[in-house]
Amino acid sequence: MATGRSHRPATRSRGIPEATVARLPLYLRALTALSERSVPTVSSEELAAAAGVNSAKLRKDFSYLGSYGTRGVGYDVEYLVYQISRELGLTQDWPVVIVGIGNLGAALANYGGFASRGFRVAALLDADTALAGRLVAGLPVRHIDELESIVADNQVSIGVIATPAGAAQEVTDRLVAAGVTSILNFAPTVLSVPDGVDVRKVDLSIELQILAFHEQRKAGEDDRQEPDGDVPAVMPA
Amino acid sequence: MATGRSHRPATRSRGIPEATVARLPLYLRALTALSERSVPTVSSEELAAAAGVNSAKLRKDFSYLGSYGTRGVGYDVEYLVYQISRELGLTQDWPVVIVGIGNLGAALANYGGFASRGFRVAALLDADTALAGRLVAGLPVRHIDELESIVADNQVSIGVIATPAGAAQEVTDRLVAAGVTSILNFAPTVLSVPDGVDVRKVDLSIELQILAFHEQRKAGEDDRQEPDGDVPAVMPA
DNA sequence: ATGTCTTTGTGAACGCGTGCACAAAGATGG
DNA sequence: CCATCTTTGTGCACGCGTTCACAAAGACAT
Ligand SMILES: NC(=O)c1ccc[n+]([C@@H]2O[C@H](COP(=O)([O-])OP(=O)(O)OC[C@H]3O[C@@H](n4cnc5c(N)ncnc54)[C@H](O)[C@@H]3O)[C@@H](O)[C@H]2O)c1
Ligand SMILES: NC(=O)c1ccc[n+]([C@@H]2O[C@H](COP(=O)([O-])OP(=O)(O)OC[C@H]3O[C@@H](n4cnc5c(N)ncnc54)[C@H](O)[C@@H]3O)[C@@H](O)[C@H]2O)c1
Repeated sequence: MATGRSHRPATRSRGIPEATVARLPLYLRALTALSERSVPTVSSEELAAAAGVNSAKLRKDFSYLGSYGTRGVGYDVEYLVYQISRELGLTQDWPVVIVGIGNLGAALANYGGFASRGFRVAALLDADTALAGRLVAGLPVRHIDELESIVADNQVSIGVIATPAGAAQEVTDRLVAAGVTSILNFAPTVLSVPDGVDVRKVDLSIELQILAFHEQRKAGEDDRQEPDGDVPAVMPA
Repeated sequence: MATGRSHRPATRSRGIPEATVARLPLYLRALTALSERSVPTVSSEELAAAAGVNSAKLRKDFSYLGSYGTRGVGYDVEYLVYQISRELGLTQDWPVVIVGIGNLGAALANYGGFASRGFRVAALLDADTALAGRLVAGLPVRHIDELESIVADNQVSIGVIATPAGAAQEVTDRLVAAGVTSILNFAPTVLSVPDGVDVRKVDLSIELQILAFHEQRKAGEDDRQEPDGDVPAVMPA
């Protein structure tokens, strides 16, 4: 920034593009790997390759955080790890509850990548009374009725939903009412939440269908023989 | 649209925006639910609400598929289900292999949403010989060395990776060499693949970090007290 | 100190995606 | 057959994200 460069960017943290935010964890992962190998500095070109993005995009992304690079040298790995961690809010602990401890919920509870980045599993919740008390990943499964008190006592602001789709909205409503303002949803449903609550979804089925679309296209490129006549008799009114 | 409308859109399937493709599964899910309730037609407004998108966006999305609606009435549910299914390539069967049958892999194998949409689990693969032969979701776990023959024999074109990050690239290379051209990656690593191979990733850790970013911002809105002085002595060279 | 060489930070152009707003299509009722 | 009313399909404008390309910053050697 040539014109009027201030020492403290202060309120620049506002206005980081969403697309950039989504890439910061990617950079952070690559930087952490470099850090573990004691690499002191890295160029935008190298880091971009490691993160699988365009180097100009990476530099622009970092420019939103401030001028943390040194021309002719690159970026200081440790410093950048710290800056990105701080920007993402990973320098503090985030208590998380997982609701629905079935196949997926149990796998999530066992996932090591949780704790590694400031996320702490505060509790595992399930409606099934037969599960109550059973240990999963070293934590006892608690009954869903304890949701409200657990969220309040642990100041949980992030909830993970791994219940069947039919229960997801109800669980969401309870989480939100209890004070949770961020939800990661694994159930294949659209959740409605009030303003101020963020929802992100992970949907295996959707990802596969997108892959299938492109796969079909690839197959169609070569042998262009449409199976025609397959069209059902139903036509739009 | 009005000018020269042909009966068979034929090669219009080319040129569907990626953003639209990503939403088609969402529409399909909502439509399937309507179909099960025997709802004959639905307006763009209603369907958009069910899918959680803007109605104009939905209409534009459908316009890429063709003119399947009736003005004044809406869309024929059954017909639209068929058209979207066909567009996504779900009218055919997609054999899929899952590699890495640990916590997550087992959960994926047990996932019902797999088979429900034309995806068939052709095999479960793992490097752990102790797992070989054990039944998971009714299927025996096969040893990773069978990968090549299984992919070839079943004409598998989609692979799901649920191994530790360290093994993901190696597994990818073997899958690609064997003929797989679409990969869904659950391991937290950037995969490199040759042109013509699609990779989509699902990364819990990234999703949580994005939520944490917004969560931190929300918290900062009210009590704006930056913990300053927290900055480490490390400065960029 | 000066020159060279590397690499950042960003201006600018472009393309994609989104959403408004409305004309036209077509159903429905008289 | 005509009028009215609903809802689609899309032209258009706008904003965001991506990428190129390059001036300038700064390291490093002499
Ligand atoms: N398993 C997967 O790989 C996978 C993949 C993608 C999506 N999903 C989705 O994730 C969700 C969970 O999948 P799963 O395979 O673990 O299912 P599951 O049936 O094994 O587990 C669901 C758990 O949720 C609990 N539950 C039900 N209603 C509840 C409620 N109201 N409150 C709290 N807990 C409740 C059940 O007791 C059960 O333990 C489903 O919506 C599924 O579609 C799963
Ligand atoms: N568990 C989760 O909820 C979760 C969430 C997000 C991401 N992930 C990621 O998914 C992956 C799997 O997680 P997990 O919890 O199931 O781990 P896990 O250790 O339980 O399972 C990994 C499995 O992969 C097998 N494996 C190792 N090397 C292999 C190879 N070269 N070829 C074939 N199989 C091999 C192992 O034998 C093991 O069975 C990890 O990369 C993890 O980071 C897991």
